[in-house]
Amino acid sequence: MPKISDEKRAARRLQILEAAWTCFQKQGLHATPMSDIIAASGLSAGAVYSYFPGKEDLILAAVTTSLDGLRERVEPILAAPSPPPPDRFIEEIAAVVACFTAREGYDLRRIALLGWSEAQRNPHLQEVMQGYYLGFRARLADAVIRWKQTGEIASTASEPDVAKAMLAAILGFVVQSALMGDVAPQDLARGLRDLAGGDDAHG
Amino acid sequence: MPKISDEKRAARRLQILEAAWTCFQKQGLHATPMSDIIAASGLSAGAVYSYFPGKEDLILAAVTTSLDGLRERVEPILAAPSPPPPDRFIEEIAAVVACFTAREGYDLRRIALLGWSEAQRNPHLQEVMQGYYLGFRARLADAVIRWKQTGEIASTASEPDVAKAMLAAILGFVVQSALMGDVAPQDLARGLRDLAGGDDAHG
Amino acid sequence: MPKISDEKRAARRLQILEAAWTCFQKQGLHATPMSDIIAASGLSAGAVYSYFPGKEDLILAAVTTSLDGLRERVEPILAAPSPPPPDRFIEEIAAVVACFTAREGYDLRRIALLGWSEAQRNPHLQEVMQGYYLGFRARLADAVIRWKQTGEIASTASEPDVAKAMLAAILGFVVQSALMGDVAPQDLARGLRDLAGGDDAHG
Amino acid sequence: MPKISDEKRAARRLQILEAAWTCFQKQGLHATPMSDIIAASGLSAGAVYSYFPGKEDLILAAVTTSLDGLRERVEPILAAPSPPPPDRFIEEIAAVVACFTAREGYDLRRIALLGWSEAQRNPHLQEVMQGYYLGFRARLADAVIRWKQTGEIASTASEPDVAKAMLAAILGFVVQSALMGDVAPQDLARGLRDLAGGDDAHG
DNA sequence: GATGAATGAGTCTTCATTCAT
DNA sequence: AATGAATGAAGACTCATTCAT
Repeated sequence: MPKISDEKRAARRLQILEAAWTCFQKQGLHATPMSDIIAASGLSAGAVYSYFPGKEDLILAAVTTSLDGLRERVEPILAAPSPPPPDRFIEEIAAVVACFTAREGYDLRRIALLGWSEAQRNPHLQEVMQGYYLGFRARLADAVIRWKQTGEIASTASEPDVAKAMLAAILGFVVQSALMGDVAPQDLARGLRDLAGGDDAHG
Repeated sequence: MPKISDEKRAARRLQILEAAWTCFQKQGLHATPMSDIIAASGLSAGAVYSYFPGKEDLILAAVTTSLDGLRERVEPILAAPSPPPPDRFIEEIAAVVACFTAREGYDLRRIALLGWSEAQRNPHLQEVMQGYYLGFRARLADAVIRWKQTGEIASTASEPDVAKAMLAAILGFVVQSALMGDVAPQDLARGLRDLAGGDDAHG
Repeated sequence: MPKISDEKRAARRLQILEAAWTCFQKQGLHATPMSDIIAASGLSAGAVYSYFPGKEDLILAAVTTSLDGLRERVEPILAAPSPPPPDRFIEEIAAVVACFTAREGYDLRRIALLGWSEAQRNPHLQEVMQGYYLGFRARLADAVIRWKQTGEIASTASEPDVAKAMLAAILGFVVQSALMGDVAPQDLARGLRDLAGGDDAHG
Repeated sequence: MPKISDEKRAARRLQILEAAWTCFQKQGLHATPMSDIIAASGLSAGAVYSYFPGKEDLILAAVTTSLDGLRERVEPILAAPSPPPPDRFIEEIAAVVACFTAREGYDLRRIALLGWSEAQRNPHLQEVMQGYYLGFRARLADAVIRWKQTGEIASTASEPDVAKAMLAAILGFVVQSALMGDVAPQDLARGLRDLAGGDDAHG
C-alpha cells in the first residue's frame, strides 16, 4: 500500500473520529477504553494509533472537530446581513445545534457537555474552548450592534453583556436539551421573549 | 455496636467527599484514581471503602451532594413571597451559584459540568438530575405565576417556556463562568434585560 | 496487612531481584518481559510494581545490586595488609567472581555482561559503573604500591597502568569464562605469570 | 531475474547494516525498534526485510559482521612471521580494536559488548562466538610458540594459558575502554609489562 | 521489485478493590 | 474497626512483520 491518498487519509481519520464520538457519547471520555473505539472504527489498534498518537489526542480531536463543525453550521446565521429579531435569532442557532444530532450516534450537545468537563483538566483544550466561545460572543455582539441600528435593542444596551446573555441562553439550551430532552428551540425563543416582556410588551 | 458516633461518621463522610471534590475538579471524574482521593482524604483505603462501597457510589454522592447543597442555598430565593423582577431574580440565583465557590478547591460550577457529563453514562444519575432540574423548573414556573399576577410578565406567557428560558440562562451562566471566568451575575442580568427590551423599553 | 516490617520488605525486594536475575540471565535485559519476572517472583504484577516503579528501575537495581554484592566479596582480598604476589592476587579475585555463580540461576559474570551493554544506553547506569570501576582500579593501585614496597613490582612501574592492566585481566576473565566456560582462575594466573616472564623468569 | 546487480545488493546490505550498528550502539539490541533501523537506513520496511528475514537475523549479522571485520584487521598482526614481544603484540591488537571506532557512529568495542550479551540468549550466536574466540586463542597460542623459540617466553609456559591470559587482557581492554574511555593501548601494554616484572626486571 | 499502511499479539503499567493482620 | 499490602483484570500502547497496490 504505497502512499495512501490524502482523501483516503482524511476519510480514515473521520472514520475513527466517528467511532470515537459514538463511544464517547455512550460511555464518556475517560471511561471509554481505546479498544471500544478501535472495534467501532473497524480498524486495528495500530491503524488507529497511526492517525492519533494517543487517547488524549483523540479526545482533543473529537471535541475540537465538533466545535469546528458547529462553527461552520452557525456561521451563515451569524453572518446574515440583517439578522432576525433576537428571539428568532437564538431560536435559529438553537435549531442548528439540535439538528446536529441527525447523524446516528452523534449528538453535538452531548459531545459539548463532555468537552466542557474535559476542558477543566486539559489546559490546551481549555484554551481552544475559550478562544472559540470568545469568538462566538464577538459574533453575537456584532448582531447586537445591528439590532441597535434597527432599534430592535436599546441603544444604551451593553453589547458584551447582551452577547453573554445570549450565549448563556444557547449553552443553557444545550445542557437542558441534552439532559432533559424536553426543550425545543421554539420553547427557548418563546420563553426568552416573554421573560423580559412586561404586561403589554407584545400586545 | 459502632464505637464511632454518628457525628464522627458524618464528619468522616464529608472529609472523603471534600477530598473527592477537590480531586475530581482538578482531574475529572474517571481520570481521578481512587488512590488520589484516599490520599487527599487522609484516611486509609479500607476506611474510604467502608463509607462508599465503590468509586461509582462516590461519584454519585459527590455530584448529588453538590446538587443538594445548591438546592438548599437557592431555596430561600425561590421561596420568597414576592420575588424581585426576573432579571434581579436570575441575578440573585447566579450570585448564589457563583458564591458556592468559596470553599477552597471546591467550585460548584465545575462539579456541575462534571455531573452533566457523568449523567450521560449513568442512568441513575441522569434520573436524579432530571428530577432535580424538573423540580427547579417547577419552582421557577411558580415565580412566573407571581410575576404574571404583578404584571411583571405578560399574562399570555407560557410558564413552562419561561421557566425553561430562565433555567437555560442560569445553566448557561454556570458553563460560561466555569469555562471563561469572565461573566458576573450582573452581566447576565443586564444582558438579559437589554436582550428583550426594544428601543425605548427602559427609557 | 498493616505496615509490613522493614525486613519483610527487604526480603520481598530480594525475592523480586532474584527472579529478575534468573530471567535476565536467560533472556537478556530488554528481551525479558515483565510478566516472566512477575511469574518467577511468585508475586502479582501490582506487588512487583510497588517495589520497583518500572522495568528500567528493576534493570538498574539488578545490575547495581550485583555490583555491590561483588564489591563486598572482593573487598577482603583488596584490603589484605600484605597482598599475595600479583598473579595469586588476580587469581583470588577471579575465583571470587567465579564462585559468585553458586546461587542457582545466578551468575555474576553473565549479569556483568548484560550490565555493560545496558550502560551504553542508560547514562545513569554508565555513571554508576564508571564510579564503580574507578574505585576498583584505585584499590588495585593501592596493591601495586604495596608490591613496589616489597619489590614484587618494579619501583618505576606506573600504578594506574598496572591497575588498568589488572582490571583488564579480570574483566577479560569474566567475558571469557561467561562466554567460553573453559577458563579457570588458575589458568589466568598461570598465563599472566608466564606471559611476562622471559626464558628464566621463574627458574 | 533480479534487476538489481549483485554489487547494488551488497551495497544495500551494508547500508542496512550500518544503520543497524548506529542504532544498536545508541539504544541496545532489543531496545532498538526495527522502525528506527529502517528509518536510519533510508530504505522502506519491505526493502529491509528483503535483505534480512527478521530482526534476529539482522542482530546476528550485525554482530558477526563486526567480528569478521575485526578478524580481517587483526589477521596481519597475528600472521607476522616474527611477532614483536608480548606487550607490543597486545598493544598492536588493542590499537587495531580501538581504531575500528573511526567510522562515525560505529564502535567495534560497543558492538562487542552488545554481542556478548546477546550470545547468552542466542545459542547460535554463542556458537559462532565461541568458534571465533577459540580460533583467536589458537592464533595467540601460535605466537606463544614463536616466543618460546626466541626465548621471549619461558619454554615451560602453557601455551593455552598464556593465550587465555592474552585474550583476557584484550577483551578486558575492550570493556574498559568502551565503558570508561580512559585506557589507551599503550597503558595496557605498559601495565602488563610492569605487572609481572619484579624489582629489577627491566633494569 | 518496491512501498509503507495495516495488522494484532504482546508489553508495560495502572488501579479498583479486598482481606489478612 | 482500621490498615495498607497485595491482587490481577483491564487498559494504553508498541512494534515485528506482512501484503495489497
